[in-house]
Amino acid sequence: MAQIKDVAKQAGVSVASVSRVLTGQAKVSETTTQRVLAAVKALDYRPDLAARRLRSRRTDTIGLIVSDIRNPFFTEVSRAIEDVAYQQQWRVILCNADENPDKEAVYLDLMRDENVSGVILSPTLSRLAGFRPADYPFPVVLIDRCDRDTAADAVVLDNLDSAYRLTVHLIENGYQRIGCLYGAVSATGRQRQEGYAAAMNGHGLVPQAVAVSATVDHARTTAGNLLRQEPRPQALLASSGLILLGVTEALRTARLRFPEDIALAGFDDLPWTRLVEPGITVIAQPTDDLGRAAIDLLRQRILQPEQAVRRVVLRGELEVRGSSLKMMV
Amino acid sequence: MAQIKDVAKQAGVSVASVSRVLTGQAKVSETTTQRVLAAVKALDYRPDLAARRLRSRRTDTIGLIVSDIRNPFFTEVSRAIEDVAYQQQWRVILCNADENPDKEAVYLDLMRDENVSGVILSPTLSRLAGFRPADYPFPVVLIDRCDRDTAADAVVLDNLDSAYRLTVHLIENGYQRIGCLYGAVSATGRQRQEGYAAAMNGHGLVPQAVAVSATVDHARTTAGNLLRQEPRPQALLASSGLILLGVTEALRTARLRFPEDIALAGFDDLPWTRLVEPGITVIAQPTDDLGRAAIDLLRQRILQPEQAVRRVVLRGELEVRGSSLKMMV
DNA sequence: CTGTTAGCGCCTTCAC
DNA sequence: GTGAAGGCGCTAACAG
Repeated sequence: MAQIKDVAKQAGVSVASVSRVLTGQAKVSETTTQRVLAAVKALDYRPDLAARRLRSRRTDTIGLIVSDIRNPFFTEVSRAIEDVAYQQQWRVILCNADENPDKEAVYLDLMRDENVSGVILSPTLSRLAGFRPADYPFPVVLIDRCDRDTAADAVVLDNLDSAYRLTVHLIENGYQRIGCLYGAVSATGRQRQEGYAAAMNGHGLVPQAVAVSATVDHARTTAGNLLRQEPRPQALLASSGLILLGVTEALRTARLRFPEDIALAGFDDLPWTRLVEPGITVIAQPTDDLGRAAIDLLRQRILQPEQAVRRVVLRGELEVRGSSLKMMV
Repeated sequence: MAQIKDVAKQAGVSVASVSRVLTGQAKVSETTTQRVLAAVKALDYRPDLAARRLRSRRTDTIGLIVSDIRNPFFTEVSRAIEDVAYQQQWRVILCNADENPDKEAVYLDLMRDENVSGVILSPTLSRLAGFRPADYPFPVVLIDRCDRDTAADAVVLDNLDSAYRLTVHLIENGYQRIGCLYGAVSATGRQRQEGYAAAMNGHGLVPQAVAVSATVDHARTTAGNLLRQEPRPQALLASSGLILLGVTEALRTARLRFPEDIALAGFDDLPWTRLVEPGITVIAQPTDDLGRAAIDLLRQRILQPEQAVRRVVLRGELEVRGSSLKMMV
C-alpha cells in the first residue's frame, strides 16, 4: 500500500505538498499539482482515512438515526439523505433506534465516539422533551419530529395543517362521526391528532381520537375494537402509513368496504394505498425534499455553528382517492 | 476531552495497562482493572476511535451495499444485519447502489478507503459475472444474488426451487397459460425464471417469460401489454415484490379481478399482499435469517480468511392466499 | 502482570 | 509556494 511519502518521492516533492494538493487546503503551483496527481495515479495512492482523521480531527461523517427503518417513510428519507451526503463526500452511519429511547441513547453515544461532523435525528418522544442542541457534542438536525417550542434546527411536515385539511376533506364529503387513530409515541402523531381535533371542533363535531403505539399490530386490534362500537364511526383517519395499514387490515377482517361502509384516510402515499380498491385518500409527504433540506441545514450549521436556529416546514399534499368519496345519504 | 494518559495518571498505572483493560487483549490483574475502570468512569473517558484505528489497523466496521434500499426486502435484510452488527460492536456503513454498477463500484472503492473489516454485498449482474473474492482487499459475503458457480461466501434463497414450487402450485390449481415477469437485472430474477420454466416444461406447458427492469413502473406497463394479448394468460407470476406490485396495479387498471379473471402469485411476503382482496399467494423470504447468516459468514471469514467458501441456501415458504385459488372450469 | 517506548500515516505549523 | 519536523491519541512490542 503506497503511502504519502512514496507519492512525494515519486513526484519529487515533499510530503507537505502532496498533502496540500490532496486536501486542497493551501495554494500549490500548477506544476507541482500536476506532478503530484500523476504520482498518485501511478501508485494508485489512497490516503489512509484513519490517519487523516486522527491528525485533522475531522471525520466528514454524519450520523443518521431514524426511529424505525421499516417504516417506508424513513426508508425514503434515508435514501435521499444518503444520496446527497455521498455526493458531497460525506460518509453516513445509519442507525435504527426502533422507537426505543435506550437504543437511541446508545447510538447517540456512538456518534460521539465516532466524532461525527453532525447528526440527523428523528427523536423519540422522551428525547424531544426539553431537547437542546447544546447538550450534544455535535450539530444536530431533527427530522419528522419537533415540538412547537423546540429550539433546534428541524425539517418537518406541516402536521397540524395537513391533518386539519385531511379532516375537513372528510367532513366536507358528509362524514361526521370521524374516528382518529394516532401514534402516541411520536410528536408527529400527536400534532396530527391536534389538527384532526381542531377541524372536528371547528365544525361542531366531537373528536374521538385513540392513541396507538405506531405498530401495525396494535393499530389493527385497536381499530378492530373501534369498529365494534355502537354507533360505528362513519370514517377513520390514521396518522401514519403504518397505522393506516393496520386500520385497513382491520376493515378487511371486519368485512367492511370503503367508502360504502366506512370512509378512510391517512398519511403517507405508499404504493399499496392506490392498490387497495378504490384507493385510499392520503397526505403525501415530500420525503426527498425532507432529506435534502435536512442535509442542507446540517451543512450550514457545521459551517456556521452560531447561526440562528432554523426550521423548515414542508407542506403535505392531499391525494384524494376513492376511500373518502362523498357519503351516500 | 480526557485522554488515555489522564486515565493512567488518575488510576496510578501506565497507559499500557489502561489500553489493555479497555481492549481486553491481555491479562490484567483484578485490582488494576478496577482502578482503571473507576478512572475511566470518573473522567468519562472515551477512546479516540481514529487513533485506535490508525494504530491497530482495524476498524471493526463493515460495509453493507444493497442494490435498492427502497425494495422492502433489502430494508428488512439491512435491519437484521445492522441489529446483529451493532450488538457485536461493529459499525455499519450502509450504501445504496440503486442497481447502478457505477455507483456500486464507487462504494466498493469507498469501502477500501475506509479499510473496512468486511463487506456484505448484493451485487449487480455485471459485477457478479466472474466475481472473485480475491479481487477485493477485504472479505466479501454476497447476499440475495449468486450464480451457481460463484466461488464466494453467499446467503441466498433457493430461488429456482421456490419458483418451481410456486409454479407447480398454480398448475395444480388448474392454470395452464401462466405468464412470468422476471427481473432481468439480477441473477435472482433469472434463477426464478428458470424455476418457473422448469416447472412449465416439466408439465408439458409452454413457458412465457418476459424480462422487466425490476421497477414498479416498468412491470406495470409490461404486464399491461401482456394482458392485452389473445388469448390472455390464465395466471401471472412475478419474480419479486416490486414487480408483483406493478403487475397488481396493471390488473387493477385493466379491471381484472383475481382469481376469477386471472390468477396471481409472486415473491416477498409484504404486508400489502394480504391486504389486496382476496390476498396474494407469495413465497415468503426469511429476511431475518438471511441477515443473520450473512453476518455470521462474514465474521467467520474475517477470523479464518483461508477457510473453504461456504454458501447458505434458505428455503422460501409458500404462503397460499386467495389469488391462486383453484381455477373455475 | 506491568511500564516504557516507538511508531501507525497523515496534516500543519513554522521557517524559508 | 515549498520543505522539515512535530505531533494527533492510541496500541503493541519489548523489557522487566
